[in-house]
Amino acid sequence: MSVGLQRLREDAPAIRQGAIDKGEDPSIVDQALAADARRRELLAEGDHLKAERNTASKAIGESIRVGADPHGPATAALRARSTAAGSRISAIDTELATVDATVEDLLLRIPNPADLDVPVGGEEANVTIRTWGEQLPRVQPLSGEVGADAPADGARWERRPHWEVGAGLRIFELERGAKIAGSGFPVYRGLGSTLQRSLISWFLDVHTRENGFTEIWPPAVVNAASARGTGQIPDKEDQMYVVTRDELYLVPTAEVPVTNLHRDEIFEASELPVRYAAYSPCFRREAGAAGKDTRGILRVHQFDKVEMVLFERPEASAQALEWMTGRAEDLLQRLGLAYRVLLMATREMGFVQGRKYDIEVWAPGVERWLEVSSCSNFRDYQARRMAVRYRPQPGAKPELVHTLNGSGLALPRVVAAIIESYQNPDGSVTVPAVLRPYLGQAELRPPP
RNA sequence: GGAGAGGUGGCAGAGCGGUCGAAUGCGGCGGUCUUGAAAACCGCUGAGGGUGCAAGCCUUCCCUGGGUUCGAAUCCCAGCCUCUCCGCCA
Repeated sequence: MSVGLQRLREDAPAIRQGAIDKGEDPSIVDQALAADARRRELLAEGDHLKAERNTASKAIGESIRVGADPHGPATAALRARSTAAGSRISAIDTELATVDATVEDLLLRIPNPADLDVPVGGEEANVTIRTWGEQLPRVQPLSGEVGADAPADGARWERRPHWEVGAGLRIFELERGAKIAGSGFPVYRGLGSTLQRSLISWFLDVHTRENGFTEIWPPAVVNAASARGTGQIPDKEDQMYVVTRDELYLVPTAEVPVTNLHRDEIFEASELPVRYAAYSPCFRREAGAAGKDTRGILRVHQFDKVEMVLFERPEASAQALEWMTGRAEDLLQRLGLAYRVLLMATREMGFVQGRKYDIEVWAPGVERWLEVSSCSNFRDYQARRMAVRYRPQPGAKPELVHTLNGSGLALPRVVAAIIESYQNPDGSVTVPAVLRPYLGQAELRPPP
């Protein structure tokens, strides 16, 4: 924890500016500095008294060893000294405990400053880094190639939003999901369900067989320490479902359990990078988003996602972020879905990220870009909270690792984009070639 | 859920309430020897914090949190976790 304090002491102005850029309260930095100063005062005084108590107690032990009466007058003065120190120590320790808690609490409320080249601002400041693929139109000629001139008869067809196509195919049961759990808890039926499995399997297969990831199947709940480690607490606490009876949190992403796998551990440099790919269901309350994206499966309380998690050497983390983002893009390219990559501006990137790319896929039925992946470099911020370190050289002092993660990919919006991009005028949906072996079908057809 | 055992350094495994941060073994690092390697032998080898230019000094940590005591890895209480047996169960 105090490695964070060291940086705070040395680099307070930059951290204060980082908080301002992210739209957070910079005065927390000064409060933390002040609390830290008090903490060090108490620490110095307490250590001094403890040294005194230790020497007195040791002297008692020594005199007993040479024959003194443990409760006799020979040791009485020493005992008195030790007792006096002891009572002052407990007073100091009591205050220290509260100051420590204050410092820790304040530290948790200071955001990770963004990289220097990240644009400052909100959504309007995001930068589109690159785009890939053909942005399909919603309306196109009934015959002929996409983008071709309209045929003479003027016949056209319109792509429909995924919820309409899905209803026709009977692959979603959104109303029944609302009945049995609540709105935002979709049910997938038939090949819709198979499609979920297929995507999960294919994503994981690519990551493990081609990209060098180790597959992890994590718990769907975590304890408070884990939620704190990755920064869900206190920053995003109200976005999580909580099992109060057992003090457990339903995971909002596999990032939380998987990154916490190595909490309080020390890697050898030769072990890095560690690359994990993990499927998990994801639970999000979406508090504050009520009324937004209520149709279809664009914003739901439970969804499925394959997440990539990396532990890297600090000097390698920037390159690793580019690589990992590329792995997510590769999946979309092989699915044949158009997408764009955005470098997110400071107020768009959240508390713990140092740099974040969002990948948005084009959904022609709703005519929107949908976020299907978010790839971030947390630098040493999460590592500090979780005490994940590595030895740069064998036998060297441990230093904080860098952690990164990115979706690879989130299912529901990918499903929506597939359905809207691959739908045919007759209501069927062509299955992207890479998924056919998994799905056992070349197309999804409405039941007769 | 019931009964019992246990949680000590990277691992294994000791540790009468007082030089115990902790024996010993393994592992790791360095060295001697060797053409090289192995073996053998010698030495070193936990983490956090405070202070200091530094060497160093001080302090905390033997699952977690309380308590007893001049002094706790060692005693007491609570919790968590692991293992064994029984019950239940996908």
